[in-house]
Amino acid sequence: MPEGHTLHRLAHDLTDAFAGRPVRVGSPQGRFDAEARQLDGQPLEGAQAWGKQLFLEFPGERYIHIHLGLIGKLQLTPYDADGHVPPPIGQVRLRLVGENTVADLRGATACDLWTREQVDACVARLGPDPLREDADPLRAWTRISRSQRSIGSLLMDQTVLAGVGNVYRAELLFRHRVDPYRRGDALTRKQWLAMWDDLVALMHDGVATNRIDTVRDEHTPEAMGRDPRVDDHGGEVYVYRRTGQPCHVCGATVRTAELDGRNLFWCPRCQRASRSRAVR
DNA sequence: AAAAGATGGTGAC
DNA sequence: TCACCCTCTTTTG
Repeated sequence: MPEGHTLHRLAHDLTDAFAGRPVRVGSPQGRFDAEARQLDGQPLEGAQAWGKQLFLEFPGERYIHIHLGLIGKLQLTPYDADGHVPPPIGQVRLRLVGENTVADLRGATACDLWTREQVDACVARLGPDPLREDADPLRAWTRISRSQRSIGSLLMDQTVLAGVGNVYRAELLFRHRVDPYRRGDALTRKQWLAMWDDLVALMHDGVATNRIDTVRDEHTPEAMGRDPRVDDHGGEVYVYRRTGQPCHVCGATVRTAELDGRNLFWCPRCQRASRSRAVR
């Protein structure tokens, strides 16, 4: 689940469920126990996301920093106010118990107690986040337009752009008919700004629906009379994890290749390389 | 039943 | 470039 939209959604849901009231903070698994004790019983002041980083603010400028990584999950479960709190299942690194909601963190790459300075330093390293109002797309453009690296690689670099993951990368490039191997410095400013605007809209949609849907109206299963996607992601997409299947737009076979240790997906016809401007 | 793989990132080499 | 983190689902045997 965890691309930027997931973390912004969690920040919103955590604020709704816990902010302004005392929270029981614990670590059933034990790995976050010493830190949890320091915060137990204090009110959550709020939760915020920056790219894929999540920060839970407690009094005294103390922050729980969470990064879900590839497999981490932060699950919110409502429970009856008069009922009992459900027992933790599996390895729960962090558990927040509020008036009517339990939040369990499992499998995260990072769960740390940070100071304001640590939070600021982390945020300073991140590129603009399309889900933040004050984000400046030109900051990302400065990096992209000066880079000989492929745009496929740049989009996943969190210091260039914060919050995009493997699904949004593949889908954004498809929607703009850009070859993933096109060099950053071969993109036009106009192209990039169009991609940014699209990303802002797509990711806001992702926060609202808690999934990633990227197909335009004319390419939905209903519009095309095709079967809806069935897997654990659920979202309707053009190329992500559709290797070997026909492109929804042109029918060419969707391709995959490894890039920076991650799987890249694209349509070789819709996203045709623009001659010598690609790096492979 | 066991293995592989996944929406991510770090740190060692 | 690779091992690792650590969970859960899907695929393979």
